[in-house]
Amino acid sequence: MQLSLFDKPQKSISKEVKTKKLKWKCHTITDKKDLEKLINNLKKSKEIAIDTETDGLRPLKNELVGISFAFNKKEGYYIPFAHKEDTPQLNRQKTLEILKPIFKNSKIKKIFHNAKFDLLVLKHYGIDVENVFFDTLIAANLLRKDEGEKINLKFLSTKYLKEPMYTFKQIMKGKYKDFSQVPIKAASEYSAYDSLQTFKLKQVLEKGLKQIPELYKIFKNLEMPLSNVLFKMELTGIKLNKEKLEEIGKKIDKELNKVETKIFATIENKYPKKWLSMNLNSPQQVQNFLFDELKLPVVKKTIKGQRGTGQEVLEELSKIHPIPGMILKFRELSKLKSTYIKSLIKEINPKTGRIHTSFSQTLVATGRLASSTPNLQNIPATTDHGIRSAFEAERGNLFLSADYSQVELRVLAQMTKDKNLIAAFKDSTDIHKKTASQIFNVPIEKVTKQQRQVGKRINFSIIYGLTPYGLSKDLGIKLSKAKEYIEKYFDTYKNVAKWIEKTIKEAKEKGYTKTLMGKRRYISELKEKNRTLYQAATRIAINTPVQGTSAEIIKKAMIKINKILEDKKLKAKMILQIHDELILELPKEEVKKVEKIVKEEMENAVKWVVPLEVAINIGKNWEKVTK
DNA sequence: GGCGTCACG
DNA sequence: ACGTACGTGACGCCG
Repeated sequence: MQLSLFDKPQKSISKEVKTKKLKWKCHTITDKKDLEKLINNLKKSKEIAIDTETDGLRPLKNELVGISFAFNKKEGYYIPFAHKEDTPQLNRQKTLEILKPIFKNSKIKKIFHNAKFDLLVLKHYGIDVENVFFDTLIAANLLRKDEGEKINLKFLSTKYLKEPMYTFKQIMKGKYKDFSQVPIKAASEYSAYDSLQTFKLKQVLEKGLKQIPELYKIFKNLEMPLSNVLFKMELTGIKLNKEKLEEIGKKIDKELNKVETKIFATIENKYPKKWLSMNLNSPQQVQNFLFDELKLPVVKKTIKGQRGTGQEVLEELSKIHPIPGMILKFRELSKLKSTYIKSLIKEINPKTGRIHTSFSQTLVATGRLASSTPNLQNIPATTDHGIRSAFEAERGNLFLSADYSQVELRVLAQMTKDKNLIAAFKDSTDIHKKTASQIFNVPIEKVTKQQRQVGKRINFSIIYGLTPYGLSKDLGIKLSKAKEYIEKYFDTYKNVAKWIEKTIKEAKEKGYTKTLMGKRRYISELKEKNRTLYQAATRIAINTPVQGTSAEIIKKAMIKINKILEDKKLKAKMILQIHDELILELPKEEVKKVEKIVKEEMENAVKWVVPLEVAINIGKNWEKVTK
């Protein structure tokens, strides 16, 4: 080992620390000898907790400032690398290289709180971690009984260990810009304690999970393996053609100018001058103009009692006045520009030239994934401006998209065991047509397009826990008609009605509703006296098993597909998941092989009486694979 | 930081 | 009489 590891020779520091309620030993490693001792201890350990400290929350963009370890319940170790403080620190890259055998050693079990983040940070420096076997964030999420409850490390330490921790904010004291500015002493006590508490939390959370075997299974066989798949997806990212997106942006700008000019030209001729300075992006100002100046009728109030100017309202008002329609167009373009042009361009990673979203496994109450920074699960699907066409496969590659067809309705069929619903999917009857045929009392061959459309809306609304009022509004029909349709629906699919009743009853008794695999969602509002709140709770009790089970199915498929691609050493990579759809990027030559694998694994992710169907699309960009 | 709005499944 | 569809994330405005 080289002395050049250090800027200057310097003794490491170890000291007793009292962090709020707890006494523990905090070590700061700044010299070679102590690093070696630490490595020896890590090497002997069965399990170690690891936590990285960075100068920001973007693991592939920000830098590693330090790293901490814990391998028993009484000590924590911090290795500072890049603190601004002018005292000696170990060299980051060299130290990581020395630690490599620890990270790579699959006999040592690694514990993290939000492993995916730390793994990306380490990968950024070329470090792979083997045997990531416990993520306290994922475990805590599965055990969570109250959605409102936080599951960050600080909160978990207080809740499960009764040991409060200093928050990141407290450490930053409002004066440090990022973690690298925090003095090493304070940083050590903060970071080493994070690892220590993560180490201890694992024991508690593991016990908790094992008490509910189905939850433990989800943790071990679904969520932990999935975390690794998501890590790879985030790492891979997706290419965005900046020039192409800028071109689209220019077109949008032109259109935006046109609409704006048109709106103000209309105003100029007829209304007071003061409206010429109106900001069309201000709901407040638009509201004043529409309802005070134009005296248009108030269609809908917002939650806060304001006069609403949302899409629905403006569409209604556009029937009686030209301006609301123009504002709608302005909004559409303005949204595209701010959210999907400007921001996406900013998100291109300078180091990889690609967009790296972040998937959260613990945010959505039903078990779905969430995508953020940027959200790639809500990129406009309409081909009007072709935002999706700017997401391209690399030269020589293609995109492959694989969508489950009507997965939630199939889940409903499986869960309810409804004969009619199952039969429809087994004979691959057009399910929306079938529903329409029953509701309108016409033979299936005679169902019109409009009737099928109604059938489709009804099928979907069942999954949301429909109400006559909601359906009547959605379809623009009388309440009595909506009631009639719903009655007919439940008359046709009798077991669906029974299942809904049973599911609500069980949820009330147990306090939670659950997916097929057994992930729970607690719904305290089922005890509500307030009818609106109670009814909202029953809809959640119905929707969650369906949405959540669908999420489990695609997660299972993702794990399997990833495994096969790895085993077969294929270059194809999963890059996105959009709830019922997977997108892969792959060399042209692999299309045939991978298409077969993906379809096979998605369709057979579960062994059900209800068949699952997957549609595959191939193309050079994301738009080309969007149906 | 809350609110209104709107993009997706 | 009342009035909401289920699940999200991000933007601009406004205070």
